[in-house]
Amino acid sequence: MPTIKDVALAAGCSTATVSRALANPEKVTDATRKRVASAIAKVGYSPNLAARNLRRSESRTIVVLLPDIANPFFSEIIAGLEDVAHREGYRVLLGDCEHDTGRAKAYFDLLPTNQADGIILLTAEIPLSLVTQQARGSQIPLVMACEYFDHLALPTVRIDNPLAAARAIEYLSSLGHRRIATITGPMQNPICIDRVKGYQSEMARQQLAVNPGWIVEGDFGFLSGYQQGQLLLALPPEARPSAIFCHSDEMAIGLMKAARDASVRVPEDLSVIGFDNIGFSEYCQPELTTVSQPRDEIGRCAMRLLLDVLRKKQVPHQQVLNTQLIVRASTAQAPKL
Amino acid sequence: MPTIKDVALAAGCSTATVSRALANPEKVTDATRKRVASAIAKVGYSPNLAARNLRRSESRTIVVLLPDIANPFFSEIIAGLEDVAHREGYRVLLGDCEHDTGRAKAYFDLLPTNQADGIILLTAEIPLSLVTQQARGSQIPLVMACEYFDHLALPTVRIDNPLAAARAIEYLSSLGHRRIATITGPMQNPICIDRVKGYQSEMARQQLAVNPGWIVEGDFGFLSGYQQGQLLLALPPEARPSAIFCHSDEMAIGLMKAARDASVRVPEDLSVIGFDNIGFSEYCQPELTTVSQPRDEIGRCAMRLLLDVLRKKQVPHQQVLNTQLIVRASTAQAPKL
DNA sequence: AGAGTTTATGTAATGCATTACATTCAGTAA
DNA sequence: TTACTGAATGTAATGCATTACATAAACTCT
Repeated sequence: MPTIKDVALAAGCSTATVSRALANPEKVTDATRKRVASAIAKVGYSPNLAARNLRRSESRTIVVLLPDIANPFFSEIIAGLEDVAHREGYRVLLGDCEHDTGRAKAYFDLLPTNQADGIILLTAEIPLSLVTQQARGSQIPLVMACEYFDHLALPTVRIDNPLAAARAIEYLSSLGHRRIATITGPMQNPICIDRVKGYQSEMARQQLAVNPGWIVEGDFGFLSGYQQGQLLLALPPEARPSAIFCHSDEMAIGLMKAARDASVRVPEDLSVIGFDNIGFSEYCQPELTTVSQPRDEIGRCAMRLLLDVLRKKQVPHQQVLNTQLIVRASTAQAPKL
Repeated sequence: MPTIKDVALAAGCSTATVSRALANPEKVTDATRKRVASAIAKVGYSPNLAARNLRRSESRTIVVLLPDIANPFFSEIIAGLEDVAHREGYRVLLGDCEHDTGRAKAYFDLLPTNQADGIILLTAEIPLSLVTQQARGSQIPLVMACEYFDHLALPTVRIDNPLAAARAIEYLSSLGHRRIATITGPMQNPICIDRVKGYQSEMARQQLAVNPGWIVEGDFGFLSGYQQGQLLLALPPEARPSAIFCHSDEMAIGLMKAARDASVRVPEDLSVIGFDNIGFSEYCQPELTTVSQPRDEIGRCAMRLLLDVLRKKQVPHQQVLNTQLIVRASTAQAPKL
């Protein structure tokens, strides 16, 4: 592999000039710039990034930490993230923590050694100490998306979870549903707490009673939706919900399977709303009514925010994006009775 | 950030000794090793990898190139890959080429500059020139998984596609189906050609005629399954297939939606087989009969193979893993005429 | 005891790009 | 013409870990 020296030799100048021609083109003559350019082409040079990174103390690599690559919810966010990153000359290192604390720490450890310049957190399921510890010392470039930590004022991109939940409930209420349950995500996630709050406040606003048994916790996955669905559908008739709002599409789809197994018709007997609008939600039976998040835009915003932080721009701390209720076939007028 | 010098100072030895204590512990005394270890703990040292990489001309980073992160088929492969990589001290850089040639090239360019040590290709949708060009010069560490290139003898991990397809057809035939169609993936992929070959040869073996209109090309996605499904279901009754074998679960699910829309019952009127056994296939309606690939194991094998290549071990060129037909509810006895 | 090994450690060169500082030269003002 | 400014380029130090080579010390064998 040719080095900058070979280029300097071929261009008849010093390595410093070559370096400048590349990094600060305005600092060299037009003539030299051209000579350097053709020399680069001639010897087939491309800079050794390890050396550059060593010198500049940066890596142009952004770590994106997520709980589970397998979850299709994240894929579009990642696509958005990556697109912005590539445009700006950054690389994205995807870190799947698999709900495993050790992994997350390993990724955080990349920062002080300049193997990564910043972190985007798509999960709150990491030890808070990792974040606070870092934040205490020097301000590390850290941006959260989707999730957030309550007490920490980190730059964050997110949706208005209470509002999104409230809208879903409002819609169900408008269809005449009075017994509305919810299958939440893991309740250690602030966003799930928010959605439950939105659920509760809207239920109150609609003057609907909430049976404590109507709030059940899942883990966003198919199976938990199926299992919790079975529980809800097994409630005695007077307590059995006629509509269920799920914190993820996967759980909603699991729930619909539980309904089929229990011969409960969706949407005639049971209305179901999901969350996320994953590709699948259009292809399940019935097609799923769901709360859509601008996933691509969430990814783009998060990356832009992080790059702003890296460039020490003044950044707004919270960015809230809009959700949209997509009405499909899994919701209908509440059954009479 | 403390450097190796600080450690040397704290341990009362030279930087060379510290370096050796870390890289070749057997070359230093027990006593020194302990002194170094406690010095490292004391100053909170962790090596600057940019410097190490520069010196060693390696990056301990493996690029994994795939056509589309959003496709859940890859997620489990990636999980397997990553697990092996992490265990062996390597990092995984995921490269989504999004069917975009330029991106792939950018990732290949990481190799000569020591930003990546090797590449695992999960897609054949890249310009072949990238591969051959590299292969010509120096043997670059490149392993393929799932996909492969015909004429190139690259180390590859894959399944027996003709056999898997033949088994699916054999099963449909055993259910009495005589008019069996197939929705393929993009036909520039050798694996799709293989599956079609398996389909054709098994049809012949079962003495079943193949209507040329029964082989239609999709792109692995939901929508193409839906659209091609509509076409197949619109065939005149005597040419209309009673069973369809799809090259992906997504297409099979799209197809089932097309069937619903056309009031064709699955499996009573139409049997459907998918490919991949994605998580969703258990939750769709009806549950999907599908060909399962050992995705986790494919990922693990591919990474192990690549690491073997990096370590210059003699490696077997082709590794073929087994598939399994998972029978669920989307297939049934062929309808009586 | 003397010569030859072996083992442990230190010294200094190395990998490559960047950049502070030094130098050169052309151009401007007095 | 002299002194000075600014632009363009060169020289060399720098970032940090690794490792070839050198040295020192301990040990073996005759």
